Amino acid sequence: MKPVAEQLALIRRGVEQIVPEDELRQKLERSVQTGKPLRVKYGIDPTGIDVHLGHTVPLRKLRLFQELGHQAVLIIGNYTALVGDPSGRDQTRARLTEEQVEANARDYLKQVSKVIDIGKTEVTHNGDWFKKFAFLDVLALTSQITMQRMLERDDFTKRMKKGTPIYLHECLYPLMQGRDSVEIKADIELGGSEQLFSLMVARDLQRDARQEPQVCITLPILRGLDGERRMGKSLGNYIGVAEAPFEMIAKVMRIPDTLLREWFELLTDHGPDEIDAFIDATRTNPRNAKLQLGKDIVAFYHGAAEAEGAAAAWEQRVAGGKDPDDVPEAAISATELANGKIWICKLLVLLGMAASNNDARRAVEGGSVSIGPDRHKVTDPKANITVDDDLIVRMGKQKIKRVRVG
RNA sequence: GGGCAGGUGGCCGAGCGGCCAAUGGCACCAGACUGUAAAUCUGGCGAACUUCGUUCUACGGGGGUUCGAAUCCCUCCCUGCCCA
Repeated sequence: MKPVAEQLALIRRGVEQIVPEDELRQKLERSVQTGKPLRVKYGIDPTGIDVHLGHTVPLRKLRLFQELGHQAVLIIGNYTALVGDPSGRDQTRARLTEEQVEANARDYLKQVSKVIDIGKTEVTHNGDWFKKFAFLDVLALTSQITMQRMLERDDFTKRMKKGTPIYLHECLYPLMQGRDSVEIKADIELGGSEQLFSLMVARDLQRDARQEPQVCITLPILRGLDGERRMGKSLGNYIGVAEAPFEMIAKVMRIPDTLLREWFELLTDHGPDEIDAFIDATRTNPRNAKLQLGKDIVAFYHGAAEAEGAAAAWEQRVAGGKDPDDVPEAAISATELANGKIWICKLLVLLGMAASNNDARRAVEGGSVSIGPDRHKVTDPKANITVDDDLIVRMGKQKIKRVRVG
């Protein structure tokens, strides 16, 4: 096991808060002395199915703990998911059924294993204990916290002010999460920065159960592609861990410059000095730093070779403005043609590039459609164009097809 | 349980009997400019239809008044505030 100072330095990297930090040091010291790994808890609610880079921030920290020889404990919140975490929310989450939660949980594990070593992870469902919870247990749990403390929370305060509803069951969430820590005897719990309240509740519950309280480590909330709001599925500003290399890199290249450092810190293993070097060396053209970032991220999920390939493809297609080597083909029937010609809108629909004639019409009028090797722009929505085999049709910057007349 | 205020397009928010598919802002898509960054400008943005037009579907749900309703009436559901 690495010396305490070294472990601490790595743990501190890119975290928001460690409370209390001296307790973390003590725990680490004891762990080094006794050789006993710390139990590091991270809980997820299987409410959606797309794990994105935002989720990987705490997951990567969990992975670090694994690398340092500690025991990762992943809690699948199949019961807490039934409640819905109010943290950082300005409205109540929709509740899910048990079946949905189960299906999501399986899917989650698969995706999460791209980041952490799932084989060395203790995976527990909190339904295991909450299923057996009797009403008396609920009373005991809820009597450990006051209404005042609950309402103190920033997110609840905001909702009170705005007049959006806060349901009683939402107040149960932090208590349940805290109870999880008691059940698994957590030494450390990781969470997003908006989770601090819930993480702290666990300390009280643990004390009450005569356990040593956990240390809470919060991680920054990753901002999404827009550079403003948190990365989230519903905001449509995310990169999923299951996405293809080219998609990933194309999205990374599109983030605002102001996001560069933050993403480097939270999504790659580079140390602060290295990151400075990347950003400095490429100051005149932050594009290159972004490309580095993109390659790092793709390499993490798809391997170094794929990362290089994706970067090269991006250079060619996007920066170079050339068509990719492998333009996807789409066949259309010769019977659709009249004298070798076809209405442009119909063609776009047949190629699957537009959802409807209307959609196609709008694209054409908007000037985003071009055809052929010389990128001839089609702007007349009534145009009938001559179609040959191998004709290349482009719509916007992403959609491109090679026509096969069959 | 009582009183009051509300529920409008992805969100915020106007409209309060016909000129409303519904002002405006944000978000989003596309184009120009760039480093597919930012900023800026332009166009689009309920749906379908070869569209200077036509036809559907929409203003919490249902019903009604009217030639005509997002706008008026009834009823139900939902939310907030105040009182109990």
